[in-house]
Amino acid sequence: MSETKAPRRKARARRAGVTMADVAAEAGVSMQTVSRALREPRTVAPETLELITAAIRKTHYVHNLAASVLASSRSMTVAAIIPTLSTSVFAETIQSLSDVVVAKGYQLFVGNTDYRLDREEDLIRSLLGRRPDGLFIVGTRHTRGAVSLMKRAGIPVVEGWDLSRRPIDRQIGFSNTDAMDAIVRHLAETGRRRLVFAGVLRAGDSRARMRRDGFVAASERIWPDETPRLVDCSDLALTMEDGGAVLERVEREHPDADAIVLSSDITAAGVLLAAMRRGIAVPGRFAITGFGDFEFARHIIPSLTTIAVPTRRIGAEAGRLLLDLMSDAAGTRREDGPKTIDVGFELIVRESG
Amino acid sequence: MSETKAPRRKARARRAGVTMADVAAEAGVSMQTVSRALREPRTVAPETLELITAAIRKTHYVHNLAASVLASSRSMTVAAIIPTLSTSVFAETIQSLSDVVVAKGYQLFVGNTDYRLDREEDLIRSLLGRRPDGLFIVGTRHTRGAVSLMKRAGIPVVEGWDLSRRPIDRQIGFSNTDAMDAIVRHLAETGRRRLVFAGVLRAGDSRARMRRDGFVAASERIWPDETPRLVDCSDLALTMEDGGAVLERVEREHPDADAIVLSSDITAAGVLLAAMRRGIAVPGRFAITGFGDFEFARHIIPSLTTIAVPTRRIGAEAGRLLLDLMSDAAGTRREDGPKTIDVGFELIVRESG
DNA sequence: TTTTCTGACGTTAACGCTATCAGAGCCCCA
DNA sequence: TGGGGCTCTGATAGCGTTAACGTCAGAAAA
Repeated sequence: MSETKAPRRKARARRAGVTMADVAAEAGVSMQTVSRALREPRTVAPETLELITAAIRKTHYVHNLAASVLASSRSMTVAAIIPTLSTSVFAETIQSLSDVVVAKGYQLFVGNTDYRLDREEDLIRSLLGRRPDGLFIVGTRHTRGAVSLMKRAGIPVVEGWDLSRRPIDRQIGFSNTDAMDAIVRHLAETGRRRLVFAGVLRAGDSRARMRRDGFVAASERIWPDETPRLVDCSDLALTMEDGGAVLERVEREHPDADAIVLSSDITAAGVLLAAMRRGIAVPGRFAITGFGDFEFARHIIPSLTTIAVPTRRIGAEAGRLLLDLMSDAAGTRREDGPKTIDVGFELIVRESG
Repeated sequence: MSETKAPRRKARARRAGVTMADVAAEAGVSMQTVSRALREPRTVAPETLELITAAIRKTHYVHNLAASVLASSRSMTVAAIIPTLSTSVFAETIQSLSDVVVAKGYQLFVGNTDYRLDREEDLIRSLLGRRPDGLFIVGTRHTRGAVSLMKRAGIPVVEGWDLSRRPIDRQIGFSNTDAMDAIVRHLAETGRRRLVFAGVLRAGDSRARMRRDGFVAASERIWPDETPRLVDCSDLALTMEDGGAVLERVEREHPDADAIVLSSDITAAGVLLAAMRRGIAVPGRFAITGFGDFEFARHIIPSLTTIAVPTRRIGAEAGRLLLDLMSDAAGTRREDGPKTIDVGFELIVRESG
């Protein structure tokens, strides 16, 4: 046993250890052929493919995608950034996005900002570190650094939910302002005069703020002589529970109100149910409107007037858009196709107002 | 300009292009120092760190984690497998898991099976391809191949939500059977005699099936002479909408029923609200019970008797467990600590029964 | 028969980073 | 004053895969 002939032992700690080389040896082919069998099975002969498949089974090989990413500079990965998964609308958007891209072999990285703009930039940076082939992000308001990161990443970026004047790349969403305008108009048309906006506005939730702004703009247009009634609920949580507190504030600050406009179905349901519990007639005493058309909105008693938002469609369309853009060879990014897709919204008039 | 001295141009197409070498050159240090600055900032001198930070800013460098994974065989990634993100409970579990592991620098890969066991194995394989450092998976029922994959992966695996006799590695959850037993006992103690189980059972949802089994077992124990009343709702969707259909079936098939037991708050709320709409007294005519203690359960009128499940705690504990296990040097996996964490459940008695 | 083409596979050289070891400079204490 | 231990930095050798190109046999075309 000569020293020189001893197999070089790796000093480095190894994790599991079956590599493509092992599979290749087992199947009696080169690594490249194994690689081809994995990525383009049609380019290897059927018998060879069989050999390789058997070898993979026997060795329990699992393709190391990290190495694959490095060598091919394609990660087959899409990154998605949302405020939180806890809100069902975003979870649904992500689910739809996932359905679409997973069908084409992509995997999904999700990151959530918890509505904190300052976290977003770090999150984007660390997600981009994985070299995703595409990026989906909820919202169109970002820090300068975040925008710069996304623009320089060299991958398609789709912003969702909001619409802004200058999207980074593509955007898909609807106008929160217009939606609130539709609500206010509807209330005015059904005889309401003293509307109160009492939406819970979380710091960092620019969509909710746009709804408030939409409320103010519409109110000022319809009732130019009045100051729009706003109740500050920024200290409250976006829960049904806090709907009771919202109701109390409205009654205290605007005892003459005849409609309560919320920025989410959650709060709206909370207000509505609190009102029912306390024997306040809805829509007799107040009209109540929500936002989002959550599942319970049509079922609670009285059912909730609200804005239906195509959450799933946003995710699905974003996925399709990304697939489309990712399929183009890098550098050959087609600049055709609309920059903006407006998926619209729908005013759903129900019993509550 | 001699031919031999010309810099070797890469024939290969390059994506973006700023590498650590560029940063190192800009900062006038070696790549290794840049690497250290990124992963262990405390081990480089403050002035050097400053130089490197400036160089990173100037070059707009984004750390390539794919290469990092390959070189270090740590991906700083956790994979999570759930049935679907569309159900808020799983979204919440994932959110909590994410909160815990992201705080320690990990990123989350999510994959969903859509309640299809056959997809699970492929999903696991492709997620393992990313070489995650840990894996969280909802459920304890898996195919043989899936189990084999997870066992061979050489990483900590936490199964969540269910409890099984033989976990793959660690498990955290509660007994669905016991929870249903608690509901049946409660109904019996409050004078109900003719309970009907009408839960919507999706194929692949073993948890819902366990609840039905729990119902059957408890009923047979309490009323040994009777056949447990089951209404088949396997063709219905798990939506509030279909609660109306559930109610009709119960009334048709078991007109003498005095309690309707559901396997989800969603259906329960649907049944309850359909009953209210039709003027059927709850809990006068029927008691109605749900499962999950969703947000609306305590707010709808009448409020819903249900089982509270610590969704968030499951995610958070799973995250902590994974962090714990991942921090141990590979190979040095400690085998101490409990294999099973039972997070329990709570029967919440409200107005509906 | 020679040439061209095609399909199937192999060889080589990266991809961009980090583990490891080694070395340089510095301070401290016997 | 000479080590012994620090702290900080650099050179080297991979990590496991794939792109690009090369080879080679056999079919098709000339």
